[in-house]
Amino acid sequence: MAKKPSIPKGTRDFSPAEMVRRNYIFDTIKGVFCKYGYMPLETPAMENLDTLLGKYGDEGDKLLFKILNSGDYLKKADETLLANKDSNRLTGQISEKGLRYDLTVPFARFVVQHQGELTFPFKRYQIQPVWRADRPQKGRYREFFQCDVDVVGSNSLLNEVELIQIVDEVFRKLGIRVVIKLNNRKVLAGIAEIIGEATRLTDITVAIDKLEKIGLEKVNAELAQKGLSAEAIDKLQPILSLSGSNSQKLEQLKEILAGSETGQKGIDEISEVLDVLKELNLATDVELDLTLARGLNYYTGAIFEVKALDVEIGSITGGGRYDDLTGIFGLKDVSGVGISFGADRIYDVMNQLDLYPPEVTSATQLMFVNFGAVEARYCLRLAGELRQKGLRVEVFPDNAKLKKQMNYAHKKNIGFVALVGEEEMNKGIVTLKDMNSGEQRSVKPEEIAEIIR
RNA sequence: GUGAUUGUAGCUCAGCUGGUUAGAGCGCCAGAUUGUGGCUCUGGAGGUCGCCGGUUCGAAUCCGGUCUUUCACCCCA
Repeated sequence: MAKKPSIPKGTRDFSPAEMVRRNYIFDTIKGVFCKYGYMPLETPAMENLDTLLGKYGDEGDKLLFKILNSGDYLKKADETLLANKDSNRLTGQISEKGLRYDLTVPFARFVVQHQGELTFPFKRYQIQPVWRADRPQKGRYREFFQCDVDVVGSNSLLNEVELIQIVDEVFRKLGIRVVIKLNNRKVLAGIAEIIGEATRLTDITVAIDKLEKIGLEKVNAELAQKGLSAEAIDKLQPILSLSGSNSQKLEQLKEILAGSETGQKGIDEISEVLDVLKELNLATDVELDLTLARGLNYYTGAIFEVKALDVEIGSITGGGRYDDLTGIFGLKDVSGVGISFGADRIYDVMNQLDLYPPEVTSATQLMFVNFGAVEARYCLRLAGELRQKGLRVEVFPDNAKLKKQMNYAHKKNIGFVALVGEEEMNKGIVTLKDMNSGEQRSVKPEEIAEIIR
């Protein structure tokens, strides 16, 4: 056998059967975005490297896929760097483009670049693949789809509320039971302040974000290892173990963070969002979770995450507010808030729970058997008429053995097969076979649509 | 980037401490059944055992490298 063709590590093909399911998810999500006034946006798969570099931290820079310059790209490279095999510094000379790492930074770039043409608040959604040179593992790929919805140019907390409504509606439509976890970076900053480690906010958030996964002991160990004082870790304990209803948690927090202005601001924001939500009768529970931190450093206010209740898979949607995302591209004071639906994980959840409505997976409704050139032309006309009535119809292209044609219909899960040979043509009828029951009968062409529907 | 793990027919996998011609199930093709799929039976095609090198009289089997799969860590969706 010849060498088997393959695809790069961490990438996937999507078969027709998978695509109809994925499209169902995307269409459902798009439909909801649309209802709230968000418009579609697409940006190029590749961006200039300087747009991408430095936006995701050192770790992120390493995970960027870089694109080699065209032509004789080594010609311009520095001899010394080449001789020393200094890949890091050489990269800048032989590559100036990279594949996008997420949709948020290209979006920020777009907003800055087109600020004159946009009307604010600007609401867009974007569903496109992104690439990361990570090592693939369970549920993690090198090419995967993000499904972002953001609004920039408005500080109102109503945007946070709206995004939560969208989450609620999307998952209700898809039939996935979820819980929305809510927190606020200002609260986390307040906590860091109160325990006397204001400058260690990132280390603290990264560590407590793991609480659910690795447990309190290990989180404390990690905090100690990062250099937090025992006293600070001690002060943190009651906060990590806060329990009760949202309002009970908020009450306790208010006391704990009494000394922190930022912290108070965060509490106010959370309270307001929860307050407005109360009147909206969401199907989904919104839970204040102080251990929700999310790694991304650019979040400054609300942060949220959505977890499936019936499947162990981690978060399937997440996001937050970022006050200065466009600042890195020179546009100050444009606040935004957005969330990203994890399409691949949602797909996994949908599959595991088998939540697709039956019409999603059905394709062709009726197939005409091909008995030869003359019969096929006759069938083509009938098929055309049925398609006009909105039926999904195909005519088998080859005059193959009937067994093969029937088998094709069977494998493709086609509901009905029409047999039209010389005899049927002369009589002006078709023999219609129901592939599920095996029954067949002679009917007039104009009756077909009625029977199949 | 670190540490493991996997690779044998289209697919899922057997193949012992190295020893003739590498097997099974499913799928595929053909026939039983010339205008009838699914079920059954019969027959057939299909593999330089991921790739490169080494050890050996002899390698799917042992060793090294490389790619790939899966998993954990880091980080993240």
